[in-house]
Amino acid sequence: MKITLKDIARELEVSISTVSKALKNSEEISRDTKEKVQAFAKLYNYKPNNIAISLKNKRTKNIGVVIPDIVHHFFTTVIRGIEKYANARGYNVIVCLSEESFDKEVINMEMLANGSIDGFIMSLSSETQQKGDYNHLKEVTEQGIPVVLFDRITNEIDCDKVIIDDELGAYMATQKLIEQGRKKIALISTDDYLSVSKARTMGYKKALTDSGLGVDESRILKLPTMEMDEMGIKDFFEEHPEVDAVLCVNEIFAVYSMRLAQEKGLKIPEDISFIGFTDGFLSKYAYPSLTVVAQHGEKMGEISAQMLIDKVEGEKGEEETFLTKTLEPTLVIRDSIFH
Amino acid sequence: MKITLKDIARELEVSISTVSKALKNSEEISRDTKEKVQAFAKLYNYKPNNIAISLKNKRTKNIGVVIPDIVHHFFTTVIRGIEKYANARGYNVIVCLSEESFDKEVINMEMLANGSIDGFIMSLSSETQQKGDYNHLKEVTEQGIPVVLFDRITNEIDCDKVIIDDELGAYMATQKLIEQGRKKIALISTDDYLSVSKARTMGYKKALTDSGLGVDESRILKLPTMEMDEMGIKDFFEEHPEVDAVLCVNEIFAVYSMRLAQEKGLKIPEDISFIGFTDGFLSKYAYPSLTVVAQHGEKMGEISAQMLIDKVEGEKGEEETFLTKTLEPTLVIRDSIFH
DNA sequence: TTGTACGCGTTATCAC
DNA sequence: GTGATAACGCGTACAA
Repeated sequence: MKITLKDIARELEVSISTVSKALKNSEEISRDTKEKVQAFAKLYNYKPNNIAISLKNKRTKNIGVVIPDIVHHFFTTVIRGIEKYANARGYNVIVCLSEESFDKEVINMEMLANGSIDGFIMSLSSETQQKGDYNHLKEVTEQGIPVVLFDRITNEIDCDKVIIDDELGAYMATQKLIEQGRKKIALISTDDYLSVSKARTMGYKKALTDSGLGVDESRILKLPTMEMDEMGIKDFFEEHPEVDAVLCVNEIFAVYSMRLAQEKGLKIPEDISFIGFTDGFLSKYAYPSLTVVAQHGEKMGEISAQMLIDKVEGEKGEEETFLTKTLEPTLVIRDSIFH
Repeated sequence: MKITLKDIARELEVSISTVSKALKNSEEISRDTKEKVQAFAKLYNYKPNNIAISLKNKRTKNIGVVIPDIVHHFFTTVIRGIEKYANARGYNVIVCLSEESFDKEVINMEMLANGSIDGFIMSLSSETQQKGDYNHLKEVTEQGIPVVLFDRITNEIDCDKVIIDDELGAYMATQKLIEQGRKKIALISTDDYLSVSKARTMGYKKALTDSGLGVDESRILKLPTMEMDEMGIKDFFEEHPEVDAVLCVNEIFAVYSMRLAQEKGLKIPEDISFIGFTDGFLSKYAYPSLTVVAQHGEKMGEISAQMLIDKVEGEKGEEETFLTKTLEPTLVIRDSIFH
């Protein structure tokens, strides 16, 4: 089924190394032998065994991607960016899901760290960020395996990082709402231990402070991470009928909130405006369509892959310098606000 | 950084094979030596190199997943199902995207078929189904690499397959609309060369015929695959103001169509009903929420992974028998139809 | 021009 | 109880 150099050598009654060289068109081998070998190899569809090459080169040409979730649009686009770029440079992508669990994150990394991959691209699970335990990352980097963190990062690990300026994104969005005359702007977020939620909350507060509106803490709703416990949103709106604009840290909260508002007879954006994060299908096809802070996931994936592969292929001699690349968020204006 | 058996052997001044056995708690080795070796291994965090083991065992414990697209919800859930199941059995998942391109599909498979994986799980790209060229699949199966096809399959390849009964799904959906008194039911589909679109179209027609309503071909709109060329939909509705219900082969077409209807002042479901395929975020959070034929992607992924791994780990001796597993679709009733 | 020998890291068999 | 050897598939420095 699977033909090897040895098979060819036996069949053609030459040595293995002759076959190897012939297939590489080496000058050392006679035209005659080369033709014979190459023809035979082609006929039997010989392809070198990747595993053997990996063992020899100590390079697998695989990169490990560990993310909390694959169903959400943002991570999906990041994977796409990684895959495209990595493939173009001859790398395969092994995807592991932590499902927001610390233990799974650890297990996945250990599974891959034993030679299966040349480096990691990852975004931390919420549980990991909550615990603040990054020993599994430390072990990996100490083994000399390059790591690139994106989106959900930590400062406790020295490695390359790619993020968008979440604080700026929230700031821009909030400012936009203020410009349009909104004065009672709510924030629907998740727990602060998520690095991104924290940054977004800061941007929101900063915009309110800078504009002189001031922060009303009661207008900030924090929901348990990604549990999509949307019940909380309904109660929140009951208690805050005065709210005239809402910033949400993801598109699901935003679209769900819009529906609640509409069911209460409110007009969007006349009575109340909405802005979310993540420029996915939901935002685009919601009714009304949702204005969002675009996170440029695909670009983020590409850059992460590039940083990782550059490091993997770089000279080991170079002294280690770690970069944090920050992408600019973009406001995508749609019908959930005035324009 | 990365410690090997050889390193331990050198350091402890024993042979490599002694170390290997000691770490496996072999009875042949003295308690003394075992303790020494195990302590040392633990201290330096020894882990066997997966690549070397793969080379020896001719088993990589990796499975290759080749899909047309990762952004769409259905494929995303399938991956999740595969990943969960595969991980539980100690396998990693290498994801490759064909982006609906025949060439990319071929390249990806060749890349993985040279020893990187133990088997494939895949769904065909639209271009592949259009061309009807399955030689890359034939080559792989002839090499003895197990393949499981899911969702977008072909009968030209002998391998395990997992699908949902698309015809039945469309039939159930159409029948539901008929039961509710709808008489002018449109279908928005993609080109027939996609196996799933074809099956769904058949189910739609069958339901109309069985009920005596009859098929009006002009009420069937076929859009170029996945191009999301939604312009076509607008024109279609202009030309068919009589339509009182619409079945769409995906949730994007359905949600987009609902918006067009609403913009024309139609009430859903009073004036017009909608049913889509794929039970994703869009359907759930659309306004009104969309009734869909659920495809059970996660289950499909699990089953695919199970079939593949069973085959991979099965005795080579067994005579080959290939199964096609058909899952039952489910109608998820939401506000876009009466209930 | 061709072939031998070694190494990548591991395991299994066989010899001491 | 321990160790030497071969093998997985490949590439390459060196020898013939």
